[in-house]
Amino acid sequence: MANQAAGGGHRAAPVHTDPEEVSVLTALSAVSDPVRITLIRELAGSADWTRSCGSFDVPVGKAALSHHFSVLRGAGLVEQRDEGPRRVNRLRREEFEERFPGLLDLLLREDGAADAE
Amino acid sequence: MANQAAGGGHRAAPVHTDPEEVSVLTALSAVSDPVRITLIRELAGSADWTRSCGSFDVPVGKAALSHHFSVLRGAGLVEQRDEGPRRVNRLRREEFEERFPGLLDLLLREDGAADAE
DNA sequence: CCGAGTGTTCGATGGATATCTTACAGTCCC
DNA sequence: GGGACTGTAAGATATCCATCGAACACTCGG
Repeated sequence: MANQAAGGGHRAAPVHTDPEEVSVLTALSAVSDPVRITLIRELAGSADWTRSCGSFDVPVGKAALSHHFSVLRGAGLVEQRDEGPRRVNRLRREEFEERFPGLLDLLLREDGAADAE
Repeated sequence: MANQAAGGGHRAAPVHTDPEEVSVLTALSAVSDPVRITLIRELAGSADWTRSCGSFDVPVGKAALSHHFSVLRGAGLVEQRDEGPRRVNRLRREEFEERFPGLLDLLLREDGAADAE
């Protein structure tokens, strides 16, 4: 009875945003973060629905991680589904590609300049 | 005698960064700002070397504007040249496009979702 | 039912950065 | 030379946002 009140608990079904209604600024901001870039890359290297949130190799705690996934959902980049006690992910490749052509490729194709070298 | 010391003065020739040595993260960060997006769009709508820094319609003071141009230079997006008392700009379309294919188009093509509407 | 495992929410903190104000350095024109 | 104009530099402030710690919610297996 009456969930969603105080505290937390993750069974409220993740809120998703369709890439179609995401602004360029939102998309770019979502993608301008080292941790999130890593998440996207690892996600791209795995089959859909095979990676739970905790399975990523990033140097942040659960709370921050949860936040990052929330941002990714809000940008229409990631879809989540509850599977037993864990939340599994899927990169919305095609949908996102259609809304922001080439953007995902940029992130995945990375090769050059490492920032400060 | 001896310029570049304290204070300011803008005749030290702007420092440019080649798009080729810009990291994806730097590029994306540079482009994740409303003011800078506006600058890029206005710049794209004008011929090369026809726009001085002060000629853009953005709601910030000179100092902030100067900062934004510095960021854009650092991302290899804009080239500047001193022309008399003013500093004129040019969007490095092709160079940037080659390093980050599609990114510029994304910014210019903007049509959909306005963020908060 | 209890404990381990997973992930979310809240509140607080810290760091990055966008902004302003003030001061300064050039260029041009009278 | 003096002034108007353009832009940069430096310092202070403000705001945003990534992060953490703790508390909680939910699932699953004994």
